Amino acid sequence: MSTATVSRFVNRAGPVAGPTGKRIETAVLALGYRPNGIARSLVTKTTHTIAFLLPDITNPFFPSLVKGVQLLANERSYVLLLCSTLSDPRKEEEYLRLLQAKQVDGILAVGLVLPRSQIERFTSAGVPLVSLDRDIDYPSAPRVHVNHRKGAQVATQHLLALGHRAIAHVSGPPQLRVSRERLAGYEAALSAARVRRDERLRVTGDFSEDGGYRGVERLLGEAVHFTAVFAANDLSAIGAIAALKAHGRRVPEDVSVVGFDDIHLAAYTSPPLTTIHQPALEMGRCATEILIQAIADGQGRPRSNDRVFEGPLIVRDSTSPLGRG
Amino acid sequence: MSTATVSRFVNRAGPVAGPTGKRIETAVLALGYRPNGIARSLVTKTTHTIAFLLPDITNPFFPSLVKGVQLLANERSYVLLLCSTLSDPRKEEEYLRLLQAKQVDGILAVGLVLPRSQIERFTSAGVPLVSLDRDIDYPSAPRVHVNHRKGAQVATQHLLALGHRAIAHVSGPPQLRVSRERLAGYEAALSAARVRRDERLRVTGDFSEDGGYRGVERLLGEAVHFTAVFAANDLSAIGAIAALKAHGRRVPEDVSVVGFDDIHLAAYTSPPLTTIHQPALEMGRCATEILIQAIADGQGRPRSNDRVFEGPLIVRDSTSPLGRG
DNA sequence: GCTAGACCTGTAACCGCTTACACGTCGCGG
DNA sequence: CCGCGACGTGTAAGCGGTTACAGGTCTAGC
Repeated sequence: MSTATVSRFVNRAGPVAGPTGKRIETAVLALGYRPNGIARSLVTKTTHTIAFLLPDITNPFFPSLVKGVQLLANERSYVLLLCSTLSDPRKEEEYLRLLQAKQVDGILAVGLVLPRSQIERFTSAGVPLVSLDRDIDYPSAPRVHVNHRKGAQVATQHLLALGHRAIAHVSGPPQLRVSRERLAGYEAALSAARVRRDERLRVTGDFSEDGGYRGVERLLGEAVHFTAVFAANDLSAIGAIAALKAHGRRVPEDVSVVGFDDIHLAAYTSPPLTTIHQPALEMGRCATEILIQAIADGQGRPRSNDRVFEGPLIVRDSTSPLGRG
Repeated sequence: MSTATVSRFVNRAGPVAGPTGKRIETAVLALGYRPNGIARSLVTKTTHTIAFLLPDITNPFFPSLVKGVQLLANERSYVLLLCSTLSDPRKEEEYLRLLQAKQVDGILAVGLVLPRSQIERFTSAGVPLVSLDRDIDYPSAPRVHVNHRKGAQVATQHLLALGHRAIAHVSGPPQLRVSRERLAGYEAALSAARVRRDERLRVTGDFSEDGGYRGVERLLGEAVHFTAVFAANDLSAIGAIAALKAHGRRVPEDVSVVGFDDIHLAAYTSPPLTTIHQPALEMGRCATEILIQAIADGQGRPRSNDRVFEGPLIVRDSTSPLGRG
């Protein structure tokens, strides 16, 4: 019973006769033998590990993404390394270095801020990379995300259809492409409806409740009239609603609010939030599928099959026709 | 310039003369050399990796825990393997097997459902294990968690102090120890205040919004009188509030609600939620600190230094004195 | 009965690193 | 001037697997 035979047996690689197999089995049981994956990885040059880089797991949209990723990863018996970058380029680089050392098989990333040249230094080592939800500065990576622009447009159209004309927008961080795309969708809808654009109705937030809260307070403070707000994400929307209520405005009677993401809690806010649904689980699965495919294909450069999801509008109770208040 | 010298240089282990160091440095840069952590791990028998097993990353309380863990882990240059068990014992076992193969240095777990004997089979391989937030069936693992019983008691006392006597409780899954402890705290507070216990006021939820929603609906349907509800966690509380509103009850004017956890969004619900704060970040850090210490100590059996945090009451707007409605 | 080939199994090299140890060089004190 | 220790560096043996290849046994075909 040589190590070679045992190896063949446990990996079902190469022929092993019945009786020998039995003997190995009993020995394995008796000794509590567990193959050492590290040693195996050293020779196979594959760790069955993928890394997921994201800004901050605390943003309630991301855990759903993670869950989707994990579901598929586990089906394929991959394991997930979670890396919170806090959008700090130094941390990102540190992580990439670490991941390379750990020989991860592939990388999933939402919104790296690192410049292309830096990213390339790592992908050139042959590790496939796919971007999820937010863009990264590395065009040849496949992307999977919703159509941010279209979603924002649909959200805004919903408000327009309800008769609103004075529609404010609390944006995300301006440096993020998503923010700009959602803003663009908002503006596209407005101009399609021939609503004159009013810079005072655009406040910049940061995708946080607090950002939404302060954004609406600013709006309120400037005494600019508005009957609806499209927030760039649900967190902002929730903050916006809190601010509106704190200042005596009723939602949706006085002002309608729509968000973006459809985080799990959106259905349970008061009022339940009208929002654009992002199919986070499926997106996570999809990105992982593409990544694992790229790993199997071998060459670090995955064929760039982007995948863009539609973000349907979910109408709940935070929006109502203009003037119903 | 032998491999040995290079190894000594990059690990700062053993003496390397200045000029040699310089030569190595330039060579490293020129070749883009990155040490292979797998090979290193094979000989050092340490991977600088810890695993975090939790039921479901989608529960908004857990990401904060994860963040705390990750913060400290990164400071100590450990890396985090995330494992969602969905509270499925088969998945848990599969994961443990996998983690053993991957030679993780330590394991953090919140609420394994696996029986002790199974857990032991893995820890006996010398991998330290610490339990976080929820108990596991493995007494010798250090635990870090809040005082669930005390927190629940404080929450209930708050309602009592506001004059409430008919206080309902939406519990968590009965099979979880946390649920039972929070329930015990609730009952302790009631009996200390000489409030007669009423079984009809206790409904069992499952720590989800939906559980809270249905729990309150059941309460409402049975036409049992209550003026306050203590929900076993914030998610339940949010569901409870949604149900109350859906049935025309105002919060807090008609019924007060208090939760448990103080998830980030608790401050932004309508009304903002009165709740027991769990210092998730610190708890995560603390557990990780203990785990890494145990890893450093070498023997798989960490000295069992449990750490229990206090969960202070955060009073917001979901509770008000009885009869103010 | 002999041999080709199928079928198992063992031998040994190797994955890329760490590390005990051997070795050579040097400076110093006696 | 010699010997010794300190200091740098190289050699080589693993770490625990995988896998190419060699070899041994057995069956079947001639």
